[in-house]
Amino acid sequence: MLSEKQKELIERIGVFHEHKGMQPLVGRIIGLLLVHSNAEATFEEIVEELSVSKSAVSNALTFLQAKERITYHTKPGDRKRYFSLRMKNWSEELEKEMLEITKMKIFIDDVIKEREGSSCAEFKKCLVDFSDFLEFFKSEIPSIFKKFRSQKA
Amino acid sequence: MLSEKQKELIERIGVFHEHKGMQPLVGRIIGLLLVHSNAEATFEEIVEELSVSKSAVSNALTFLQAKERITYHTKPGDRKRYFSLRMKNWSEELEKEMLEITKMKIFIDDVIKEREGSSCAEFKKCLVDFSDFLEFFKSEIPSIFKKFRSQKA
DNA sequence: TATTTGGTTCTTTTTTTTGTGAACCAACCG
DNA sequence: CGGTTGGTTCACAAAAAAAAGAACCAAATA
Repeated sequence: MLSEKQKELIERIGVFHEHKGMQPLVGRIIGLLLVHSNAEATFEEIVEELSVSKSAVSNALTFLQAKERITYHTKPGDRKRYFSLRMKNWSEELEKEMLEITKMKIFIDDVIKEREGSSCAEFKKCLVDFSDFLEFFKSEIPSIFKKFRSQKA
Repeated sequence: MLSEKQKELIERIGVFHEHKGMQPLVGRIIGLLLVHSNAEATFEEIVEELSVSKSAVSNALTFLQAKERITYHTKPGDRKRYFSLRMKNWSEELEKEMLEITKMKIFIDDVIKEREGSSCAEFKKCLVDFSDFLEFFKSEIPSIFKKFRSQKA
């Protein structure tokens, strides 16, 4: 069902997602759904194509649904679920990732507060600068998407 | 040496970095260096304040140096190394993180290529759109920093 | 009603990651 | 020299993450 090239690509996609902290199987399922010729796969197919246990797949799919990365639909007279990526979401997904970066600001600000009245002026200036940038970046995120849309049209 | 509040903050910073895929001790060392009143710490101090073994600290510090997240300097007549965060780097660091997001483009493009000639027009459109955005975002990164600098001045 | 299908849950096993501790080494110190 | 200091390395242990497998369940089917 899957060519060597496809399997390799799935593996690469899996590793990429692992690096972002996802568990291995979750990443490879994303890979499979991206590569799969119908852009969707059944529970069974996932078990077979990735040769993992049903329980592992069940857990991974539950996780992916909780994170709203996938959905499934069913076909009349067919009890199987057809899982697919919620691709229309990609911009929300990316926005989340960008926001994730800015989350640092929360503890950076706490560090700044904690260091109030202490020395290390140079260091503290860096921290404030850093925090300012994170705030700036957060506020810029919507504009980035807006700019892309308008530039595209 | 460290207050409860400081320890808690270090722990939070540690967990944040763990979520990004760093190993626990590495994240907590970053936390310690951020919170430490001198903004620097010796090997010994790290061992004591975080109550971990010398070997664990040695490995974590080697890692952090390899990643260019820390440096050390020495003091005349003192063999100890004083480790500190390379804070002036924060913008490079952030830039790397943003670029990391765009790395997805590489395999998204491979997926697009792999799907050439297949159906799922809707899905493929999403992929192309996604890829285009990643390209756009990558090209925008320098402007974001530039805009921040000019807006600050 | 018995059986198959599609999937979940729970317990156990395997694997990986993280950290320990002892031995070691090089530089300096007395 | 012989010992101390500052740190590294390596073999191993503890802990956590990932996956397996069997038992189970609910809906559909025969």
